[in-house]
Amino acid sequence: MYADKEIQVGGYKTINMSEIKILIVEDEPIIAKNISMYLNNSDFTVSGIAYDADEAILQLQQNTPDAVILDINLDCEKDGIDIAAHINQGYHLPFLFLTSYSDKETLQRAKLVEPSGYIVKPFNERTLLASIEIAISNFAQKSNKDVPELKQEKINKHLLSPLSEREFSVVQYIYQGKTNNQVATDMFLSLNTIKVHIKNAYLKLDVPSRSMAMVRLRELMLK
Amino acid sequence: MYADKEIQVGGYKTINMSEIKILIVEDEPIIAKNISMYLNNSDFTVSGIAYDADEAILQLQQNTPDAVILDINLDCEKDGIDIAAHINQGYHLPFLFLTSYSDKETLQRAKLVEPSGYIVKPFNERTLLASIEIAISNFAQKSNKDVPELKQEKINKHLLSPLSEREFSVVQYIYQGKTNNQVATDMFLSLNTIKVHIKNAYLKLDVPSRSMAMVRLRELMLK
DNA sequence: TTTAAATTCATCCGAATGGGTGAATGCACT
DNA sequence: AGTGCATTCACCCATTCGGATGAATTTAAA
Repeated sequence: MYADKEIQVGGYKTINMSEIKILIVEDEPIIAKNISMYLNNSDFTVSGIAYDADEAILQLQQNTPDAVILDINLDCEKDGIDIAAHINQGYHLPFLFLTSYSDKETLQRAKLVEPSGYIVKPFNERTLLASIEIAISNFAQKSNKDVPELKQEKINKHLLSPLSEREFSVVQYIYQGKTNNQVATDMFLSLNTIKVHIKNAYLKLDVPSRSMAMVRLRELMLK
Repeated sequence: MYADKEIQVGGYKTINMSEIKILIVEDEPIIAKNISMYLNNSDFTVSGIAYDADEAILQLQQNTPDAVILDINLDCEKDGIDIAAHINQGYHLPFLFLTSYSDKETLQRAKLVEPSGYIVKPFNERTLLASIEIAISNFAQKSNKDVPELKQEKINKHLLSPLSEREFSVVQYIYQGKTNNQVATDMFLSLNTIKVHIKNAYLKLDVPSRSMAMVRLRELMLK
């Protein structure tokens, strides 16, 4: 999603924030302008300002931003949390609440839509900007985690006997669904060798099969 | 992880915030006390205050909290971001940065450890409290999604030809690492029948093997 | 009622996998 | 020099898996 924006994810891509478009949903024009100014002074582009829910939904559709800043109270039938729910339903975007409301009920409702941030007015500029950056970065990383990477340290921490380098390498291929032959080819090793490593890895992982190994690895990576 | 804390996740559990323990890592005692007061006035418990990285690491180990507030600058060799990395490596906890530093380099480094929040001093109390609540809530929800239960609808949404009921059932067992024989036993069906369903499921999932099916399912559930 | 799809089961075959035994090499540590 | 460990490879065997073909039964829709 952010491929063309070249956001830093993991440290191997260049940053180019100037193309990151933010939609502001805020019914008070003065505050909206204020936020807008902060963003423009930084490396963001304001894709639009919506003063009510309908306008926000239209903007989302016609000029889809990369992130959204939402005021919760909007003086109309739908509020910011409703818009957030709409975003979650039809888009794949991070959003932050920037609002005066921090009462228990509102917060409770807000939690359900999983906002990337919640800033209570009066806010400070640097918190706003840092929060947006973090939100976008986390969101991008989350999207990239579709194929969660195995970490040797993390796996070994939970094993009685740790996987050796080779065993871990082989296990990574297995986690990607490769066959023994593919692993052998990719690692420039004999099929027999692969089988030995796999057998030993199963011992250490305490599993009887490839499938159970995949399940075990899934679990270990989440502990 | 939060089972006994009964945090609201999705609206089906009761709230009991008083047991949620927060670790504060902050080298300035006055600010630490200040944060501590805010938390205590709210529904949180301060599990400890660490004034440096070593103390933080010890606290994490001996009195593991449910969330951590981290100042980045700590006047010692390791800073808050290092502690965050340590948390990510060995624990499964949300943390927020609450710091004076918001320069580009610091923010860049902070992004890499995926903080649940980033608040720049001077901060406002309600933003702090709301941010922690949101962080913990999101983290709990995320944990629930990390072991994604297979949902037939979700899988089928991404397939040209949808899995039938039986095929989906079989696929669930496969995702759990079961062998064909185990599936047959569990479903009170012939091994031959299981094989037919699996073969057809592979066709629809467009994969050539059990392992690739597991990978595919992992991916589909995160889309 | 005919058609289509889903579900059930069988037999046969080749490929992939799991496991056992044995052995050679290199490397670090004592 | 000897010990242990990781790594490499070979051969053999039993089980599991993937796939092809064929067929009976049930269910849902046209």
